[in-house]
Amino acid sequence: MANNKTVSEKNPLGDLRMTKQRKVVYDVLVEGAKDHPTASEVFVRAKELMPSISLATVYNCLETMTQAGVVTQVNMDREASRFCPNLQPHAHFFCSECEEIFDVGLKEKEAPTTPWALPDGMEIDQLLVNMRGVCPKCAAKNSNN
Amino acid sequence: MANNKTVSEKNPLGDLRMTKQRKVVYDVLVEGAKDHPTASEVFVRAKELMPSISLATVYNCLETMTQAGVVTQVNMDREASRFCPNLQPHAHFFCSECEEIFDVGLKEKEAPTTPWALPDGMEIDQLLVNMRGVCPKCAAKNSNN
DNA sequence: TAGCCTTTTTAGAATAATTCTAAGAATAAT
DNA sequence: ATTATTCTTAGAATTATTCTAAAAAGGCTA
Repeated sequence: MANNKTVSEKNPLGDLRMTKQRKVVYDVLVEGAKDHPTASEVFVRAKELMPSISLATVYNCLETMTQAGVVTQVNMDREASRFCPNLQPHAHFFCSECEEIFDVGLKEKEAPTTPWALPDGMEIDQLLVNMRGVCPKCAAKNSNN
Repeated sequence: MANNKTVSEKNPLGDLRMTKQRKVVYDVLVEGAKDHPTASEVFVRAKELMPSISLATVYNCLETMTQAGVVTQVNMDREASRFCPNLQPHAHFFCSECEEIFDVGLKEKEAPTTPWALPDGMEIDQLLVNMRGVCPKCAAKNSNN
């Protein structure tokens, strides 16, 4: 893909306005970069920075940013969506014990579709990988007991 | 008293009863093996075979069978869960144009985790892959226009 | 077979995340 | 400045799913 230094270089939302509310929501996400909050959790944190913000706005902002490709929406089962500002291609791992979500990156030189037998002509726009299991920390804790 | 074959040999639900309702729900799924119906869609089809069946029962049956590992629950974004009786490891592909869901199998000798840089000690119990894009049929249709 | 216990089904109420609505506020365009 | 567009907001509405409590079905033992 060619160099696309456009408006997006200045404003990660491209044509969309970077409003105060959107900034707050984005800041909340970046701040807690590792912890994948739900919309309601974002709402609680955003209220600390801007008490007047509403839940609907948080939903709007998250949706806008997801569309704009600035944040990623993580859906595990049918639980509340979670959001993260990690733009690198990555999978999400949910630990069944500590119930935390971890990002898992790609190995060097690997494409996420590698193992899959894609039919000829199938065009992939998006690939979403959710894993579930026990994280290293919890696994270690278990074997110590 | 002692049966020479284990229950699970006869009954894919193991210890759980294969009730009339469960049979109907399972049959509906196997029949439409390729089309990944939602619970409501299963309900509509099940009613044709057993008019007295209730939606709650369909949900119960689907849950039971998912637990038993006889069917797979497919969650795309936050849309209604879909169900399929394909037990082979496979990914799900959603075509943004015809809005159908396709199963995508693994290449020979590939593991679904291959491309991912899993931290040492991380135990994977389940891996879920959802793709989104344009299916070969729709892609072909587009280039003909 | 009767009696008892557990599992399953059922209709309808309840829940919870998300989206919608409509009006007002903020920003941009003319 | 005026107008047009985009955003925000509170609260209502939606929707898939789960819960509840009672009735029915199925299995087990005597």
